[in-house]
Amino acid sequence: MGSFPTRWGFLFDFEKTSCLCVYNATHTPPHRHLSVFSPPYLHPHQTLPYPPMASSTPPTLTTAKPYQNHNIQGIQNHHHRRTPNGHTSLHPPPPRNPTANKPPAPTPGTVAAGTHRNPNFAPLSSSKSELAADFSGRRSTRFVSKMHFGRPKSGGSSRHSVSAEDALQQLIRCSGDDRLIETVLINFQSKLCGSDDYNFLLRELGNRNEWSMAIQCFEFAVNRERRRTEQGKLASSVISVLGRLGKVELAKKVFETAVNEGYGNTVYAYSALISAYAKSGLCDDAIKLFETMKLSGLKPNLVTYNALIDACGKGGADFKRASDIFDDMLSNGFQPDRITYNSLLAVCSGGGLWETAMNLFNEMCYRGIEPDIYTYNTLLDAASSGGHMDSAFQIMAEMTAKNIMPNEVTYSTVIRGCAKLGRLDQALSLVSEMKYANIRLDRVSYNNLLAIYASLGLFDEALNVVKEMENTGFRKDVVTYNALLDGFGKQGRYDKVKELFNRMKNERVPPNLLTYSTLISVYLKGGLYQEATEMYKEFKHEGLKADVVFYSEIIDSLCKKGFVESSALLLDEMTKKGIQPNVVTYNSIINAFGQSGEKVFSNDNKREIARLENGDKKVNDSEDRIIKVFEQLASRNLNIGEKGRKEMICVLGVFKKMHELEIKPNVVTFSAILNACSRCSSFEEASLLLEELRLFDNQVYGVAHGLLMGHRENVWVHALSLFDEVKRMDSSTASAFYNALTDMLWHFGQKRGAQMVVLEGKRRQVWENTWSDSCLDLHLMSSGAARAMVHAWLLNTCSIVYEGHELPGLLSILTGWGKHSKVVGECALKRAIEALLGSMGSPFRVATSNIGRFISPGPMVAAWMRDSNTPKLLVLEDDRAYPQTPNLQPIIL
DNA sequence: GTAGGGTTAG
Repeated sequence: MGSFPTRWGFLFDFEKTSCLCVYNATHTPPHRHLSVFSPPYLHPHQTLPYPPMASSTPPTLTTAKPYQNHNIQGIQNHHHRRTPNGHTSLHPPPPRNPTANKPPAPTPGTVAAGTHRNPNFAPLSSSKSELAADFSGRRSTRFVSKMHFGRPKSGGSSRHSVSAEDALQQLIRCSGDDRLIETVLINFQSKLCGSDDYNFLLRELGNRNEWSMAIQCFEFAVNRERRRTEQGKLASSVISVLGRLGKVELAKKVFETAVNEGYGNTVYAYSALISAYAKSGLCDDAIKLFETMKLSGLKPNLVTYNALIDACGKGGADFKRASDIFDDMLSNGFQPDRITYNSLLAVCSGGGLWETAMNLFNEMCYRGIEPDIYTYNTLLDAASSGGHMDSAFQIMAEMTAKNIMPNEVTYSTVIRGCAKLGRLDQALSLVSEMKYANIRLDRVSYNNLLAIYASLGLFDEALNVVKEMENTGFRKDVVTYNALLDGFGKQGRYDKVKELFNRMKNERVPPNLLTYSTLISVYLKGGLYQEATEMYKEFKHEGLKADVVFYSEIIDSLCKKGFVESSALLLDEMTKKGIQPNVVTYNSIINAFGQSGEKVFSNDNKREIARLENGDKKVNDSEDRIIKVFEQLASRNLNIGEKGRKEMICVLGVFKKMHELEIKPNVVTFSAILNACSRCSSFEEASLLLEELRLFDNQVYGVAHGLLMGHRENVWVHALSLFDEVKRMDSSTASAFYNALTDMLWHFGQKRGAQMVVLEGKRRQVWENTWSDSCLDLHLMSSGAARAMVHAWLLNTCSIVYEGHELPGLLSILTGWGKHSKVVGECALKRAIEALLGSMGSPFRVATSNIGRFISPGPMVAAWMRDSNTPKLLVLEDDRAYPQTPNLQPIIL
């Protein structure tokens, strides 16, 4: 391995960029473990045992059948009862119900009258995980920005008087004039009957976003009310209104006043504020308030518990937290109702826990709680966002059969799921189906649809949707514009971007944080540094506040242009401003090291950084670092030349930093790191990198390392259990995992290992409909996975020929045109497969009708297979095997 | 007290 050059320490000043790196290379690291860090729990010369630390034995599968009474037909294709974290349930399956499709009557002592969960159900959360849910790449960080405001509240069985309605009409006409409002309230004072009328007023004002008037109305009413309980009702009512409108601070103030004045200490007021916290995603505050409530001697009711579980879902809490609340609720003698389950399902959907969602759904039916449209839509969201579209369609069919008719929410959920998987045709046919069923597209559906077109660069189609949307009576909003700006920007249509942005302002649609972060990143990636600077200045001028996504997007753009040092400065700055980087931020940086290494360390960049840093000492903190970085970029003609390849030290440093900050690496980190491995200058360097990473996560990196080293026998059992864990996550996480692993193995010549991995992926249906006798579909695979798969498929074809069977008339291999490829036919995958097929002398040729497809007549393939050289070409071998054993039997397909 | 949409990493 030799010694590491000390220059990285000063090229990249890790001490100063406190968030990024730790390596201060003033000494030569020892040989075995890079001394980038000292793991607290392992001696530098100690090696890890291959049984990964996290799991000493692979999980054994039980033969327990899924619960059969109320499962949606077919959606439970997982034949093992497992917890969200993959533990096989030790419980026996629930008893079969003789009356199929009808919930059994709850039996005393088992379910309804019990105070604990039915032991027949899989425990829904487990204490120890094999592979934490954090590993999933689809877990979003959007909880910080996704709010749940403005959903109108319906009247229900309101007991308000006619006068209250009159008062409402008059009040609305006085909007903005406090004195007039006061006059109206005084005029109506004698006609309004107590809290029923005032609650009606508060609710309706809330539905019209008149929160300020609602507060005024509340104060008016509460001051004229002597009865504590009535005052309490008014308080809960206005807290709920404010919470629904996202005015959580005001809600809190009302609550505190109410408590101080002696009428707020009720379970209703507490529940209302918990719900207000929920809608703002403030799960921790909600739980804290719940504890305070219990301490003050108040007993929570079902609504309180439900609101608290809802807070978990909206606040992005782990399922475990929600499940603990649920258990607490059961042990306090409350029976969950439909809303409890709907809220729990929402937690699963947010956390990407599809199997848990299914278990809950079945549990709910078992308890005799009939699912409603919310239940189904939430369940659909869990399925769709995890990429389980086949299940989603089955759920839709099921709900229709139960006469719970899909609505616009149902459709937009499923359409989005299809679009995410790139199934455009399916998404569009759902839109037709929706129209055929007379379900009108609403604002969300339209924005959804145009975003699909815009993201694919199909601008005519996107603009047509905009037209239709406007004809239906919906004006373009900020979501519409952001989608269009993003779409045009990603295609480099800067003229169009500028035009749209101007039109947006002319139409008085105020740009928001997302608009600016989209524009800045578009311009940065296009090298339009001047425009990026202008946008940033405008963003500041508007008084908008940057958040973690805003910074992450800029950091990623800088990384993509090779300015890792500049991005490190911003990483530092955001932390100082109290904005914590997240896994996405760090993944961007790791990715920068995994890409073409030439840009990462350049003399130019080094000088640029030195200037930036020196400059920094002279300016005070109020100077904006983003502007400084952007202006530096704009003013210079960059010439990136010198390359450095010791990025792996930095990768380790970044990884360690994530560990310190308790930012859990996920599948994208894994993929970025394996990419970086493939860019290491040698096999030894790559294996060292992985070996170091085993100290942090032996389950994942232990398997990657072991397979790279060719320690097949020792590692394979752990690999298989890891594959099972990964498959349990959403489909894109699974495919990303397999793609990254096989690419790295292929790169280092562990081709047979790569093939074994890819076949395990196929067995677990990671890539849907990959393989038939006549067709191999590679379009979701990385080039390593695809090449390994081509070998396997051709071997299979070979065995068909040698067994004396006839091949189909035409065989084809689909590569697609590349998911992100802008130029048709130019994608890397297609080229890699073309080269592979060519090198083997295969008869496959690019189809004239579809350049993403290679075809060959069956007889020609058969003839090629009969050539004595062909089978040998198809069998893959590893460059390395430890211990040095001959290759195992050829893979049996 | 419950459902769907726009931003970041591969």
